[in-house]
Amino acid sequence: MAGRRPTMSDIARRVGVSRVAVSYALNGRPGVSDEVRERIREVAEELGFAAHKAAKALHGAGADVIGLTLRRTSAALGSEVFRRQFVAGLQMELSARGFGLALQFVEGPDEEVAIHRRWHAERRVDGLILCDLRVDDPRLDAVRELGLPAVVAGGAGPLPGLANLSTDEQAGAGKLAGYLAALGHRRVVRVSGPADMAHTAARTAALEDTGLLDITTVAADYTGEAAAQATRRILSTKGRPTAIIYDNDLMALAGLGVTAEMHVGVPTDVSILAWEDSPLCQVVHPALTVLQRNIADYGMRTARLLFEWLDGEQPRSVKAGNAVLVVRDSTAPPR
Amino acid sequence: MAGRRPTMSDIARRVGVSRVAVSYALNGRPGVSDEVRERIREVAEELGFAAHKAAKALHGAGADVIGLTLRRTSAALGSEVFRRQFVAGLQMELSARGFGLALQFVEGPDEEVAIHRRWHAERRVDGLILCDLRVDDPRLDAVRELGLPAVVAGGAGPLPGLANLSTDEQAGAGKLAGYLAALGHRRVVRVSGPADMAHTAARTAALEDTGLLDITTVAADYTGEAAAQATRRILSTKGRPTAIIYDNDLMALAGLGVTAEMHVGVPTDVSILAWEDSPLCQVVHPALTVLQRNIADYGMRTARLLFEWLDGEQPRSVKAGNAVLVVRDSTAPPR
DNA sequence: TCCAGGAGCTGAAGCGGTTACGCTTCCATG
DNA sequence: CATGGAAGCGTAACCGCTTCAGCTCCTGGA
Repeated sequence: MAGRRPTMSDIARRVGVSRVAVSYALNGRPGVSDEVRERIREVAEELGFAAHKAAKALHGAGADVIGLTLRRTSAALGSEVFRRQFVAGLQMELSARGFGLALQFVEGPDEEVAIHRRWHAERRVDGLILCDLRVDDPRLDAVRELGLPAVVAGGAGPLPGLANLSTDEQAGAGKLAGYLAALGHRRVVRVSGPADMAHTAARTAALEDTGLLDITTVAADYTGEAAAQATRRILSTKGRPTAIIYDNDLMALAGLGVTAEMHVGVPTDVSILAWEDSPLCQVVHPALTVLQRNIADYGMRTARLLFEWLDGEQPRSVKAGNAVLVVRDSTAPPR
Repeated sequence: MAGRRPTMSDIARRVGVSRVAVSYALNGRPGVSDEVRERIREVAEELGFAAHKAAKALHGAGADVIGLTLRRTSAALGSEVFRRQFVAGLQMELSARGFGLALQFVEGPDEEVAIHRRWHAERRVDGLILCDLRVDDPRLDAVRELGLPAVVAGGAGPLPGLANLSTDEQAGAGKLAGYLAALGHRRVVRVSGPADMAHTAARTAALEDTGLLDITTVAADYTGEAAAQATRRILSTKGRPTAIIYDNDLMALAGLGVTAEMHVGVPTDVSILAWEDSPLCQVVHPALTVLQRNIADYGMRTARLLFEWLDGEQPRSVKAGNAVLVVRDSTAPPR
């Protein structure tokens, strides 16, 4: 069915030169006169020619693909908005360079490492993006061992031998805590993501470091369900907090649902904040005060870090700190 | 940095046979004795060998990759939950067969077609998944012309020359309309997705065909913002409806936000339904009545249709109709 | 006028696999 | 005991492209 696709030989025959001339011409290398080059380009265009990726790859050309593995866990449902925008940002950079993205969902870290290994062995990818860093993540050593360029999106600090785009959680925590403290809040509970995620730990530490609030952290798992349960408990305690910070938008929205269910006024009885924005945070009632960052930009910067490395530079560790506090209707001074 | 990866020649040398024997052994073909085969397997394992994809692809082996292009449009934000689960389902089937997924975000249909063309020319993919079908979608003819196996996820009916997994919108519309009619509703407004999407049109027709309700359709674009505006208008009219159906979860949630903002009781003053479920629909207050379907399964079936085709069978058109009405707290008889 | 040198091109080799085919062995069969 | 055929292996060719080492002109400086 699929008509045979043209090869360089076809072009060579049509133009009346050797395959080599075609190769040189199409790759913009010297060794062909301008007129022949032009002629070859025309014919290539006319035939809809595109070089067979595999044949190029045989000469160490690289697959022009970068790999991304994402966990399928239910908890990951909570970071959909982040993921989508992150991947979209990645994509923009990748496609600008003609790179493809190989995406695979995995169950756990072992499977993830196995996939990386296979991708590498089969030369399917030129580099990797690592997301959702855990504390003591086994993937780091595995990927170092493979020697495959990889950039870690997230995490707390420089990672030797890898590129890294970490988030400036101190800055974010400062804005959040500063704002709440200025409003007069003191007793605050934070419903966090899984405790074993690197940036959960980083946020906890960053919040404590501000010293502005009396913060208790309750670990959830990014799902609405867990956040709802946690919120019910929090709102039922005697000395309940005057504000709750949720580590992502989904949990904050679930928490807001619980306040409605329990007839707790927002922001009159309790203030609610989300440590990540999403379109939904604006359309619920009351609209949520959030710490917003440019996620697509985050993805783009991640891709650029990888390209730098592929282009021969040393892997770098960079900090992204563009989060901004967007005050909406879910926060107010405590009673 | 990346240590040279072993080739078949390396194995052959170690074992003391020819490269061909290695090829036969590793591919499970006859022509090698069991002991030699075993020995080769051992060495391959020991060396961490995996055949170079590109080299195989040179022999028409196929890239073992299928391509998926998704629109980046803001409206698409509304189908995140669907997309994620769909892609996850796809993935499960793909990885079970050792296939990779090439994902690319695009701006519009032209870019999409261009990417398909390039992927095909470079032999990067063995097949395509087409999502978000429009009425008179230009991608259909383009992909037919390429002769690249493609399955369309969504759409209204059989598409000659392509595989297709369509949704049984009649069944869904029947359940939705039947339930509302049974409750005693008559005047209903539906806030739909973009009018030029094939399944929006299919739903509109399906709802009308039931003849059970007096339905008005207001086209939005899947975003919360548009849905909120539409809802404000709907709730402000004199003879306002007793129920509103939203074409996806995000719009329904936005609509719910507006009812809170306008102090319209749900479900006392108006019933709200979402034509797609998501975790959030359960955690908001009141929890939303939805038409739920197994999206991951939908993705899996899509992949299977493609594999059937790749395996030499004729492309098929199948209808998926497993939607189930989940009644929660946002619906009640009209006053 | 001669020859060095570069521009413009080609042939051959090779990337890492696969496939077609041909050559030994060895065993069962008549 | 001759013979046919399958099992088991190797050789050669090839997939589509790149790269290297020539080869042939043509130009221009001494």
